Amino acid sequence: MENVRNIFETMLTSPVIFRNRDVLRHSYTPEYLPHRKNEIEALASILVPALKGETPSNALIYGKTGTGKTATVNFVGNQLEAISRKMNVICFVHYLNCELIDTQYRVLATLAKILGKNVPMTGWPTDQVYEEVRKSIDERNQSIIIVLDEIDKLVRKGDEVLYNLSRINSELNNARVSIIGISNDLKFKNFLDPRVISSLSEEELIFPPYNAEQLQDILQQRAELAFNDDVLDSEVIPFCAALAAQEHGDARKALDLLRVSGEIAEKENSEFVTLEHVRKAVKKIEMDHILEAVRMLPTQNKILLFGMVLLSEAGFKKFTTGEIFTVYKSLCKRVGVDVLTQRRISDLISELDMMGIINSIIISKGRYGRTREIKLDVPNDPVKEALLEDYRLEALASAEKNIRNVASLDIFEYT
DNA sequence: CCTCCACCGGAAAGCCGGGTCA
DNA sequence: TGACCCGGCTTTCCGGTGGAGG
Repeated sequence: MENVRNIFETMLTSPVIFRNRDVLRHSYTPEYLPHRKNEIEALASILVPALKGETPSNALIYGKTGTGKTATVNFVGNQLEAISRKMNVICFVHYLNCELIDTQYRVLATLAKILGKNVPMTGWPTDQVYEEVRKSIDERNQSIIIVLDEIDKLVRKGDEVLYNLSRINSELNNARVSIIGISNDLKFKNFLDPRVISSLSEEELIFPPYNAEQLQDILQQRAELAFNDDVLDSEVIPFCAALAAQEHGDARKALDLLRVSGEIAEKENSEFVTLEHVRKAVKKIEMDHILEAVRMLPTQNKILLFGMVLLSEAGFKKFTTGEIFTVYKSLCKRVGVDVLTQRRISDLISELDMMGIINSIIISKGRYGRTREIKLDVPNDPVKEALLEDYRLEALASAEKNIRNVASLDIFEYT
């Protein structure tokens, strides 16, 4: 009977690490934000005029990733909307992420949609959409706060939207609009028209990175909600906090680390999350980043890297520019792709080196010349798998054996 | 001590897709 | 619409070089 147990039953009865893992995700806004009291108060005091029927100043918020900018704005925004309902004041906070909504038209169309207007996501003249937005905002006496997250992404494609939005108030009779821009790039103002800068940055807030202690508090708070009681080893949180503090005090990274550690413990059917799990999580996250980077590589770089994986699989711990170049050439022919010059490949090798995928040093073999000595810095199998996901490299999956012979021949001739 | 290998890496120019402006 | 420009990628050309072998 044991072996016919429902598979889900088995999984559900194994030790449970998480109570609610979503608490550790980026999208979650906690009920209170540790160590952001000053920032919350500053932002609230900027926005409080909205409740009195006045226009709040526009504001710009700066800070590196994972310093709680978005969470703070969401938090204050929610509180503002809540209190406005109680006070019978009409006040809305609308959040737009400019990474996804990155053109003037999309911003306006999305705003129109939020405001209940039916505007197609493409097709209308921009000023008509703007007019639509303006009208629907001005329909009643209300305060609208527009949050533009990652505003620097928007600015890259021209600052017209910002210019239009920042002067919208002068065309409104009943309503009031203010804009809050969030950016992790301090220099993004350089791309802006001075008039836009002065109107947009009436107020500025800077979010400093968290230190290890503060990160620890944040993790502690979330861990209580995310994990079941007593499943975390006592050193786990301080360790995660310390690791993340080393890397610019990024709370997002710290939370990722904690979540992945928990997931690894869960997968191993462990009752507890230990330091060992955290160490594995560090490796896993690192590996995931590298694989992601590999997937994003241009085709030429992929072929080159594939050649390196083959050499490495064939037992060559290290190899030279010339060797990898001959392998690369034959791979190109197999795939039907133009062969780049050795000069160019030399640069591509440097790029892979910078990314930390390979390790290359320049050595001199005296009589036998001066070259780079290259070794792969990552495990073969996962990288190879990631490379073969690219349909353009399809031909290489089966050609492997042939290539290996070619490679061996050339290299044996050499040494 | 000199040679000479096998490549390094800077400079400059060509090519190409995309965007701008009159 | 065509002339023009821009930036990224690539090629061409070439002077430079650490050290094993002679």
